[in-house]
This record gives sequence, C-alpha cells and structure tokens, in this order.
Amino acid sequence: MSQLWAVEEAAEPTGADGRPLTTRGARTRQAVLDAAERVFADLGYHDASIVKITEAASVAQGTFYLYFESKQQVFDELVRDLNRRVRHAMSEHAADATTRIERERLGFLGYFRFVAQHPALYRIIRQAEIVSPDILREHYERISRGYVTGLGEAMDRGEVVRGDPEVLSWMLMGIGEIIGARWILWGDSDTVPDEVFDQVLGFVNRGLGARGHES
Amino acid sequence: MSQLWAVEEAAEPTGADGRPLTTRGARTRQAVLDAAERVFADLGYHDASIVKITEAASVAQGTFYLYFESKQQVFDELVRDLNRRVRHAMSEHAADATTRIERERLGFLGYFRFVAQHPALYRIIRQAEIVSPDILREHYERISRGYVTGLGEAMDRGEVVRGDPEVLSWMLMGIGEIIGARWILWGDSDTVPDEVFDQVLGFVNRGLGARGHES
Amino acid sequence: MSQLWAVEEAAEPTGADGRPLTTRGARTRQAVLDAAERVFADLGYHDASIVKITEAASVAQGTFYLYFESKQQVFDELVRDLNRRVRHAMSEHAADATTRIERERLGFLGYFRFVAQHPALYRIIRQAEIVSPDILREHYERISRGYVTGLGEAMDRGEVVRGDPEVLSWMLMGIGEIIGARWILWGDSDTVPDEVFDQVLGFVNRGLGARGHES
Amino acid sequence: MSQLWAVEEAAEPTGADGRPLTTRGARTRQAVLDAAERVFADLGYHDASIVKITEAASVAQGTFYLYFESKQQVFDELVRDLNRRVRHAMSEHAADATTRIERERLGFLGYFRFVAQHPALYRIIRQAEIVSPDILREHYERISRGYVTGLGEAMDRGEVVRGDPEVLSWMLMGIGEIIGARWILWGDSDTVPDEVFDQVLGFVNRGLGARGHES
DNA sequence: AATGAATGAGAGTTCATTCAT
DNA sequence: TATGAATGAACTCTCATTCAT
Repeated sequence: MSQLWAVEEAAEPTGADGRPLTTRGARTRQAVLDAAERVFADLGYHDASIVKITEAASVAQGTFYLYFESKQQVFDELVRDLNRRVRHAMSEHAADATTRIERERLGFLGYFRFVAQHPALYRIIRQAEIVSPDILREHYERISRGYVTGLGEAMDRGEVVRGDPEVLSWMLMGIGEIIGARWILWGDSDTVPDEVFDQVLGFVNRGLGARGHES
Repeated sequence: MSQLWAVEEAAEPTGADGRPLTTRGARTRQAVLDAAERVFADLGYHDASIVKITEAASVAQGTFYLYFESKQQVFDELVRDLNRRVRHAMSEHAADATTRIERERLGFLGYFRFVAQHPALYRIIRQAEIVSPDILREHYERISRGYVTGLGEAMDRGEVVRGDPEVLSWMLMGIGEIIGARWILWGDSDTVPDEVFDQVLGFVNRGLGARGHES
Repeated sequence: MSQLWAVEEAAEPTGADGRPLTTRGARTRQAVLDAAERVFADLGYHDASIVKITEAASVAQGTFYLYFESKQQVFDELVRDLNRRVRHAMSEHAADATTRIERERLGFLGYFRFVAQHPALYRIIRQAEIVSPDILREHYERISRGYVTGLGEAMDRGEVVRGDPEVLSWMLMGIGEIIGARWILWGDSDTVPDEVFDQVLGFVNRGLGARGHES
Repeated sequence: MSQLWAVEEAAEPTGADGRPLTTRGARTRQAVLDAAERVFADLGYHDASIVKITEAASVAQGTFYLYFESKQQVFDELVRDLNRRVRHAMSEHAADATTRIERERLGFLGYFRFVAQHPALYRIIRQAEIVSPDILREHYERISRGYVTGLGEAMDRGEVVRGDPEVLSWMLMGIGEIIGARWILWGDSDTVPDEVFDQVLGFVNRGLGARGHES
C-alpha cells in the first residue's frame, strides 16, 4: 500500500516583495528561517524577537525584512512547514500498514514519535492557536483531509462503522493532541508508555467499530 | 444522583502582599479582576496590558499592583476561576442523569454550552498552555480527576469496559476540546450541530464499550 | 580636663505640622525614625522608600506623614542626629587626654571607632553630600567648630604652631574621612591598622608643629 | 623634569554589545556621552534620567541602549574619563616643578584648578561613592599610585621623612578633597584663597617633614 | 492618632520596523 | 544584497504623596 496521503512540496521561496531570489538570497533566506525555527522553539512566539533571530542567523536586522514582511509571517511559514513535516511523519509510518487497524496504530505512532523528537517545535504549532488562528485551522484541516480519505475508503470496505468521517477525524486528532501533550510534552518520557498506547488504540478501534477487533 | 463531583470554593481575596482586604479593597480588587477577564478575552494574553486592564477597570495603574503582583498572576487566578466554572457547568448538568450514557451526554452538553456561552473566556484557558503551563495542567488534571471517579464506578458496575480510567478521561477531554474548538470557537454556530454531537456520542460510547449500546 | 567640646541636646519632637505630640505620638514618631535609620543604612537614600520604612516600623504609610513632611526631612533629621553622635564619640574619648598630642590621638581613635561600629550609618552621612548638601556642611562645620576651640587654645599654649585653626580643622577632618573610608569602610578590617594609625598621627603631629614631637 | 606620572589613553568606543562602531555610530555615541556628562553634572545621578540624557543629545530613547547598557554604565565610563582628566590636570601642572615642595604646590594647584573649572563634574566623582563604589576606589587608587611613586623617590633623596607612601598619599588626597569642597564647591569663590592655600601647604610640608622647610 | 486605598507621573527598558548607506 | 543606526511607541513596575474613613 502506498502512502496514506500525499504531502505536497513547499512553495518557491521569494523575497518579502514577492520577487524571486538569487542563489545567495535563497541561502540567506533559509539561514534566517532556520534561525527563526530555533528561536521560536526555544523562546516561544512572544519572547522571540527579530534581534534574536537575526543574531542567531548572523545577519543584520535589516536583512530580515528583505525576506519576510513581519515576525508573524515567518511564524506562519514555519507552522506551515511543520505541518508538512508532521503529516509526512504520520503518512510515512502508516505506509507500511496492511490492515486499517495497523494503519491507525502506525499513524499514531508516527505522530507521537514526531512530537517526542521535536517537542519544542511541536509547541510552536500549539502556539499558533493564539498567534495565527487561521494557520492553525489550516493545519488541522490538512491532517483531517488525509484522515477523511482513509476513513471513507475503510467505510466502503466495511472495516469501519458508517458515519461522518470528518467528525471522526477531528476526534482522532483531539485524542492524539492531548495524549501527546500529557504523556510526552508534559511528561518526562520521550514516548507514550505502552499501556497508555494500548488503551488509546483499544478505545479508538472500538469507537471506530472496527471489524475483527474484540471489544 | 447528586453532583458528579464537588467543586470547591474560591479562596479569600487578599492584597498582593497577602494581607486581608477591607470591603472597599475587595470591591476594587474584584473590579480589576473583572476588567482583566474582559481584556484577556478580547485581546489575548500578550496583547493585553496592565494599562488596558486598569483603564477598563477605571482605576489608576498603580492600583493594579495593590492587588496583583503581575500580569501573570491575574491570569493564573483567572484560569483557576474559569476552571472552577467549567467544572461546575459540567457537573451541574450531569447531576440529572440516571444512566451512565445519559451522564456522558449531559456532561459533554454542559461543557459545550459553557464554551458556547463564553467563547472568549474559553480561549483564555487554551492560552494558558503557553503562559502558565502548570496552571493548565492543573486545569486538565482537575477535570480528569472528576472523570476518573465516575468511570471507575461505572467499570465496577460493568457499564464500561475495564481499563485505565485516567487515560480514558484524557481522551474524553481531548475530544471535547477539539470538537468545541472546531464547531463552536471557529465555527459560526453557538452550539455543536446535532449530527456532530451524535457522532461524538456514538464514538465515545462505542469506545467505552458501553453495555446496552448498539454499535 | 572636661569634654573637648559640648554636644547639645536634640530638639523636642513635633508632628509634621509643628505641633507638640502626645506620649503615644512621640512613641510612634520614634519608631518611624528608628526604622528609617535602619532602612537608610541598609539601602541608601534612593533605594529606601517610604513603604519600606513604614513596613519596618509596622505602621501604615499614611502615618509617616503625620510626623514627617517628606523623605528628605527624615533624612535630614537622621543626619543631624548622627552628627551629634559622632561628635559625642570623639569628644567623649578625648576627654581623658592630658596632652594635646594625646587628645588628637584619642579624638581620631574615637572617630574611627564610631565609623567601625556603624559603617552603614556612616555611609548615610556621606550620602548627605548629594541629598542635602546644606545639612552636610552643617555637619562638618559643627565638628570644625569643636576643633577650632581646641586648636586655638593649644596655639595659645604654644603646643601647636600658629595658624588658621579653621583650615587646620578641615584638613584634620579630610584626613579622618579618607583614612576611615579607605581602611574601614572599604577594607575588610573593622579598625585602622596600627601602622597606618601611627603614620597618620606622625603626619598630623608634624603638620601641627607639635612641640615635644620629634619630626 | 618630565610628567609626574603617565596618563593612559581612553579605550576604543564600542556598542553596548561590544561590537565596533561605524563613524556615524561613534559620533552618536559621543553625543550621548557628552549629553550624559551635562545632565549628570546638572542634576546628579539620581535625578538624571535616560529620557533627559537622550533629549539633551537629540536622539531617541532607544538610541541610548545602542551604546550603553544602563544609566550605571554611562556613569561609570564618565567617572573613569573624569579621573583621567583630573590626573592629567595634576600631572601636567607638576611637570614644571624643580623641587619636591614646588611639585607639591603645583600638584595641589592643578587639582584645585580642575575642581574650580568643572565644579559640577567634580561632584559627579563624589557621587560615585554611592553609585559605583568600585569605580571610586579605582579613582582614588589611580591617583594614589601616582603619588606613591613620587613620594618614594623623594624619600630616597631624603627630601621627605621616611614612612609609608601609600598612607601619605591618601592623606594628601583627603586634604585636597575636603579643602576643594569647602572653599571651591561650597564657597562662592572659584579658587582656594591664598591664605588657605598657604596654610595647607605649610601643614603638608611640615607633615611630610620636608628638608629645607622651616617648621 | 492611625489606617490603608488610591493616585498618576515617571522610571528604565524592549522591540518591530524603517531607512540611509 | 546587506548592513546597522535610528526610531518612538509601548511595556511593566515603583514610589512619594493624598485623602476618605
């Protein structure tokens, strides 16, 4: 089975004014973006500052505005990028699955692994709720869309009880979010404990009414 | 059946130095707190400022520091207060239930109603994740604790499949959170649509393995 | 020989408006004054604040203004009081002397001892230069006056070379000040080392042209 | 005879972050520093404020922090600079002297002249005692070091009675300080009256046990 | 005589952003 | 393309002082 869902490529980088970049420009832009990721991850949106970002990138303050319009805009771009990476992580994992149940398991696993590997980055996504709500909705909707396709097909195959796949997808995300937060972000562990993971899968599989699953 | 769980009283108000207040002092303190609630709800934590809060309360800036040590501290107090109110809303609703399924339904209903009635306030709680993570964990843990008791008893009565009630409680919160966010906070509706609500209850009841529930 | 010079009594305490005080009022006033001394000594003039003073005195902020007109005024009163105490310390010591040289020695000793015993308080006097220059000049002039009398008599007796006793008195104070600062306030010792003390006395005695002193 | 002692050069100016400055930057920095000198001289350390300094320099408030970390830091730099200038004034004067007595006379004269020419600035140095004690000690010690060399040599030549040159140097500074304060800073004259000056020199020369001097 | 709530100006400092070079 | 100097509004917080009780 191929990838659970496709993850699109990132857009071409441009200057703040929308004009295409030279090679050198593209390199500088990337340096700033990387620095921003580190600084946002370390300090959070509001404690991050353009001075700190440009310092971390070893460029002058003015350079920042050559490539980005504002603090917000870098942030948004970062969140979009992270969204791509999370989806990639989930999708890549799930690709090996042969059954729906297995796919669910691997998807969650991929997600939790990503959170565990980049806890600070993941916090960035959660900050988006306040900083750029629209971008966060986009984030959830993109993940939801992937689920919806998968769940729709599973319903057609009778692997999952009939229902509105969108609502289901949001619940799955809600579960992933809070479990990841509770046991990875806030816990000292860098993974969700097995017993917890089993409980989650059990609950989800029963909830989806998965055939071939003993309740 | 009595309340699902008890909600404790708020603490006595004191000055920033911890000393008890006169009637006049208590009144002013409350005025500041109310103003803070409004301002945080409207602008979010970071765009709120002490100037704006005191202006909204029609007191001088210095007055703020008579009762609170910092912006953080008012915020924390507000979150704790909101937590009390959410739990009260859920618990009050669920009090009328006669079956576990009914109780689940009414608990969710109460929660969604609270979010719908105070959408801006509810955003305050979500901001706590970044501003005072500890307070937010407290918030979740308090709600979790209420669930754990209820679920434990339901397991004993065989109404719910055996399992770790803590993990279950977090999943239920995660579902409530995201559904409330998606359909109330971000939607234009001031309530979760019936079809969605039914889907949620269906999923949850199956997931809990509720007896007398047709999957 | 009696005291080197007389030290006058402190004035009657009054309220901020100049009216006489009841017993209770006098007690409260004194409590505030004592607290001010401690706070100024610990924090210096500018970091001291009326809140801190009244807190240290266990009275309300408003009470302060019942007895003093301003922060300045308490400070001035304190400096005057300290001046009385320094002169008392010097004069009391010197009282036992039988020769002029001995008197000089004991006067310096008394001075250094006072500085060593109340280093923090002594810093208050030095702060007066900036805070209330007039009061500081008063301080020096009062000490000077005592010296002038003593030196004048010594000149008459031929114990000291003829000259302007005022200028001499200021030089003696200047020496005392800086030696006290250098070896007591800034040093770790709580007394001026013997060798230093001897050097000082040698220099001073030669400078005064003291008869019976080997240059 | 060459200079009494060498006075080192000022350090290269840098930004608050320690980085070197462009020409324009160096110019602005100097403008701020000059303004600070004027403001501190006029108002004293505590009544001076960054707003007033930047206003006097005709730059924005933020500009201040481009070159200095805090009010303290400018102050310290100013004191160090003044110290260099005082020592320069003393040393330059004394350079013409042919005898030790003459050198003493000219040194004091240079010092008093400096105080008379920059009374407000000189007050800055005296404030340092409270504001940055360490810098003040540095100030005294630097002057002391110059004296110590000169006195040591004079002792070797038998021009001055043997003794600890350090203690002597501090006494000389103490005398200069208080005489300057009393007759220049606090007096209305812009110079120490001749009779006073003579008294001072007489006392000092006798104290030093200068040969060829009639006590 | 004593309280303590209330004031509001002013402090130092940060920061996103602009602009001349 | 890149720099870094300059801006100025906004922020949090302190404090001497006044006033109603």
